[in-house]
Amino acid sequence: MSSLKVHNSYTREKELFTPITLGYVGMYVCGPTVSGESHLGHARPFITFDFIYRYLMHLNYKVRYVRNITDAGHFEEEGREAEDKISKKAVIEKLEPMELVQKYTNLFHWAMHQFNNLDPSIEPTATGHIVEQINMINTIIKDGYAYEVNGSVYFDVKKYAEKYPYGKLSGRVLDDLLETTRDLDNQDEKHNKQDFALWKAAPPEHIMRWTSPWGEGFPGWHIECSAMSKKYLGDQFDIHGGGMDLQFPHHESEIAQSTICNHKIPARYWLHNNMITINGKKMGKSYNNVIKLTELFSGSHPLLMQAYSPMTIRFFILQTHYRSTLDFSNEALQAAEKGLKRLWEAYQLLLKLDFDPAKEIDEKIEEQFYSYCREMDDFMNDDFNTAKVLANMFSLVNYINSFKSGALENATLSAECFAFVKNHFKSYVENILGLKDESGQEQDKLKGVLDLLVDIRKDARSKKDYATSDKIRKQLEQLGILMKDEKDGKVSYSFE
RNA sequence: GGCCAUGUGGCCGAAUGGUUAGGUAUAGGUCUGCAAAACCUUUCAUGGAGGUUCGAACCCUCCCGUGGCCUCCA
Repeated sequence: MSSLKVHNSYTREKELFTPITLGYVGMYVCGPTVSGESHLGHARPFITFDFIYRYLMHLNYKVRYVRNITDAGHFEEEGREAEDKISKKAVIEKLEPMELVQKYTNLFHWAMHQFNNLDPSIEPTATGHIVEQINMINTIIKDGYAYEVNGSVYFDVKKYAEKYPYGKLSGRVLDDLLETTRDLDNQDEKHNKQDFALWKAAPPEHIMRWTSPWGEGFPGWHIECSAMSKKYLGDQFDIHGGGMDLQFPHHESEIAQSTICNHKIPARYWLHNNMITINGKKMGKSYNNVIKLTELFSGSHPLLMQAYSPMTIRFFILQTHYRSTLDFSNEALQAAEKGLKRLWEAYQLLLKLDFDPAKEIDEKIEEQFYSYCREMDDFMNDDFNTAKVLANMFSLVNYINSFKSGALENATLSAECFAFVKNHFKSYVENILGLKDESGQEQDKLKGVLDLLVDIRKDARSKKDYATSDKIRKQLEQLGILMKDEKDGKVSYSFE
């Protein structure tokens, strides 16, 4: 079997993955800023790093997955004044800042569970780690790579770049940055334009504030990730993940801060997922083109022709490689919805299939099953190519369905092969890709009622009373229950 | 303006030198009282122009288009 290779943004190459400690993986992923509701764009990194987390565990690594909650506001420098994102919104909604943070944190957790994302091992909050951040800033100041001005502390990028490769991750050249950095407010405090804030002095109206050696203020955006990853994963850990848009300045700054504090680059492998676009444009708050997750699940958004379930979204994301952009459209999501349904129903059928002594074992097909399954491991090992994994699954879906009715009706597989394939499918569909049954409502009582209706309909049909049989089927269809007459005279139903 | 990506069928997307995956859609067929599902078959693509090569979606050059980052951003 092949070994896991991952595309490392830091080197821009696909590299063999070797953890620092044999058998253990430390992974840090930038989490949400809980100042608002999550949207479709946010779903991508969390689903991406969820299947990466799941696959690493599948490879028997013991993984510590740390994903932060950014609940301390950062400045919003769109207009004139630097304002705290969270405190500003809190005034609007007349809520306590932490009340707002709690609300959106809860909503975020709810959405993550809808997507069947596993909880991270640790989910630290920025506000819970102010002390660690202050300590880290102190270390950087002592080492001479940061300076204080009017109660704010800035990182000296120019000095850092003399000794370290600043810009390597994001492909920046410092001189270019000097020329292209725009004029922003409060820039006059900085020695150089490309310096970034470690700590910001809080203006009087700022609600979220903490006492620090430099006066009352709040932490800069980048320092929280450095402080929390160090605390829970150590000076250097294996994987740092996040969206591509975080490469610069966020991750570049993290590298600079941590390198000064810990004398080494914080993570060995930097993984970045690409964006979800809508009409070719990145979905983002600043573009005013976001579709919130709650809107997506309920279909209540002018751009949506219908509601899309969390698993449809998950499948949609899995169908493309995580480093490619993914364009949203109703057409694309409807295609994903149908594809997922076919995959899931074939998977359920597979679980019911077994070696049939009355039929002949088809060795050629058996070999196909084995090779398609084994290939899936190679695909995942090749930088998590879930798109190819799914392609193989659909090749097997055809075979599986053909056992029921079609070319393979008179064929069977050995008991060993069936066991292997069932096990493999279960492991991939449920454990690695993280898909789950959404029909859910198939409770026993409902099942009993449906069986009764199937019975009544059968009687009607035997009497050629098609008016009654069609009435039953039609009305059930309106309720979202499809009744299907099988070739062998049996009747099956599925939920839309 | 700088840096970096990218352009594959109706739509969403795999694939980095050797029969252009897969999903969905379209068309026809099998099955069926009809329908659905399923299966089989089928139509449709590598932005443009050169170059390298026996051979290019893939490598090189130029052009055109789009996007991302440079500022909060998944």
